[in-house]
Amino acid sequence: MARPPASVSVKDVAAAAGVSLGTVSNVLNRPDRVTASTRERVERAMADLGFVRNESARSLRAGRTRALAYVMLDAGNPFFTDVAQGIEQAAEDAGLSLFLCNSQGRAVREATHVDHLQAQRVQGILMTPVDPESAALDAIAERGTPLVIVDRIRKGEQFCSVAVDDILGGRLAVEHLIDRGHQRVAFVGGPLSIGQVADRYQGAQEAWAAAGFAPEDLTLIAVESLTVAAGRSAGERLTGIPSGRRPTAAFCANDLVALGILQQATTAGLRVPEQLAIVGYDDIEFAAAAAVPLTSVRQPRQELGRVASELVIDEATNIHHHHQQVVFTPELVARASTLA
Amino acid sequence: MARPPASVSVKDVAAAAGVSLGTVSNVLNRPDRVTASTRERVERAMADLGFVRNESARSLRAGRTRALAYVMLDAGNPFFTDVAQGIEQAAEDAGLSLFLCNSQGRAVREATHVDHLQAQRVQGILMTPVDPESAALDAIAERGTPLVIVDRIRKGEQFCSVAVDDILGGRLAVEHLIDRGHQRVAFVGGPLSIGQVADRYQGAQEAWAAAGFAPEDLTLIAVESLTVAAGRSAGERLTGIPSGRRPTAAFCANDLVALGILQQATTAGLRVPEQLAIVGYDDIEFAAAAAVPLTSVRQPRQELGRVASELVIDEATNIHHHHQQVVFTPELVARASTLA
DNA sequence: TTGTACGCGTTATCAT
DNA sequence: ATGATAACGCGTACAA
Repeated sequence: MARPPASVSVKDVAAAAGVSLGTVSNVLNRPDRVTASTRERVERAMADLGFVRNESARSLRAGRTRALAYVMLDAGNPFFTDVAQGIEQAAEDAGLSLFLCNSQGRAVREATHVDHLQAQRVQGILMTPVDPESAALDAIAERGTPLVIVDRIRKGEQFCSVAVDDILGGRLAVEHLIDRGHQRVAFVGGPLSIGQVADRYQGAQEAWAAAGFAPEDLTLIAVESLTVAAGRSAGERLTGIPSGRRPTAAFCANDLVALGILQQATTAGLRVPEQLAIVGYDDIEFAAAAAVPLTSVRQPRQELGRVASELVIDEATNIHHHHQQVVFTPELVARASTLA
Repeated sequence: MARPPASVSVKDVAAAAGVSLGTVSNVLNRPDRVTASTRERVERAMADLGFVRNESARSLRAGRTRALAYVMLDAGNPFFTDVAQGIEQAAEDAGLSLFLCNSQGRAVREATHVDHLQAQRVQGILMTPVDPESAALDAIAERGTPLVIVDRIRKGEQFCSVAVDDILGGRLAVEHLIDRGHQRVAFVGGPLSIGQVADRYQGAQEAWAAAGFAPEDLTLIAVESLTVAAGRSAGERLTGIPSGRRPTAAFCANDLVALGILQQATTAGLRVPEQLAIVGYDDIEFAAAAAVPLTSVRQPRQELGRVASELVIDEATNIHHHHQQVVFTPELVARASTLA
């Protein structure tokens, strides 16, 4: 008992205001049931004593907290912080607190966070999972905690999910490059085990085939992770190709990779977009801010978060809730990195 | 009562295991006081029933939660997410949950978050405040919640704080530029009402004067905020200066501004660093990833977070705690944007 | 309109 | 070693 912060309770307020405990509670929860004069007196007392409601007690009584949680995959990726912002806004609008957690792409951290959140009895969990197919997700839902998958797809319909049509996104990117006259294109991304990446690649292939080009002219340059460093290394491989055979454009699985490529290309003395056009994915703020502003496929990030929040809240409060898979449409934003 | 998730309590576990409630509690909190056989039986029951401790009840009983909170100034700025990561790590090591909140630079949001956090009875609050001088901060401390200021300085010693020596940082940056032979330098930053910015500017001036240069050759280019967009607009002003009088180097108050300048300079056809050298501040990941890798002043971001956490925890648990102002030393990281 | 009594899940004290 | 019981702060049904 290092420091008893003398936390003042409704009881103290009641005493100070000279009313009963129940009256204080009424002032708090059904202000109409109490006379203006007493209410005023009680409110004075609360202010004087610095009364702060104890959420733990409220939650215990209510059986659930007034909080949501978002377990994000990578707080270092601006895409996810933007999604988080959308969630935060929606939570605030609903009068809910928001726990923000960061799994950092590690399943163990993700699990730890989930454990904490279940112990907290949060109303619902939003999550961009490390592995959308993990059985751990089912375990969460089975324990009764509403769960919404954000920016990932899970086969089946055990959960709500919000995602973006990545096949379409891939198509948009490659169609744009074809429009700009490119006849040799590289897809830079990986690992293909990530659904997003595979989908974007598939969309790219579809557009490529639809335009009647030969499959071998759409090169795959694999990266191990979607980071700037990985992009840089992919850039080395790309710029190492003799200019006669080198793709004239690179479509990257995300903006971080694209920035890495851009940096490496610049270092290698390639002019962007004249000698190498680049398309990214996500349209993070830094995409527009790059030395050569990046053409990118924009996803409605905040919207993603907003809708996801609405879905959890619905699942948490509406008995007739049924799971939905919401799919948003991406949009190509053309900038200097593809416009000569 | 939409959905009673039949939350299983210690009572249920006790019944299922055929022991008393207190025994279950002992298994949870003092496993040594209970026979191996009974313990095993209880643990079985817990697993079978899917028992999850209720944090609300624990906190109510304990009078405080087992959580910390960090109210960050801008989740979109990688600098702060890195600080947050340090905090997160420290919290995890201490077995504490972490509430991550984002004030988005708005005092109202900050206040709302603080209200929630006090209601949650978090053990302590870490915060990069919108306004370090605000009286609201004192109010928090007076209510008994340990508070540590992160990356800001507050006059007086009512709180612990961790920050970085920004005057030194400014000095390092400008000394580096002087070493590289620059004789006309611009300081790009603002508003000067922000302590950091003023300090970095002051350090720059000190180094400049110490080298015997005329004050008027250290131009101030003011920006309204430390964002890429503001940097871009500052870049326009800078590149607009006739080359004879134009500074040959820009020292920017943070990396976002530097990236904006870099982009604008590139667009205007200036070669970096030959025609314009650029130094940023913070050394965010994107600084190294820029088209021309950015020289920057690095702050020990994660360390900042780690130490800040240790300070709150100490304040929350150690009766003999006394406030400290920890100041870290920044470090210049030289990259291509200043190295011809 | 106001006051009283009980229960939420957990933990710690005390008695067995 | 184990079991019974009170208390934490709040919300609410019910009694006055």
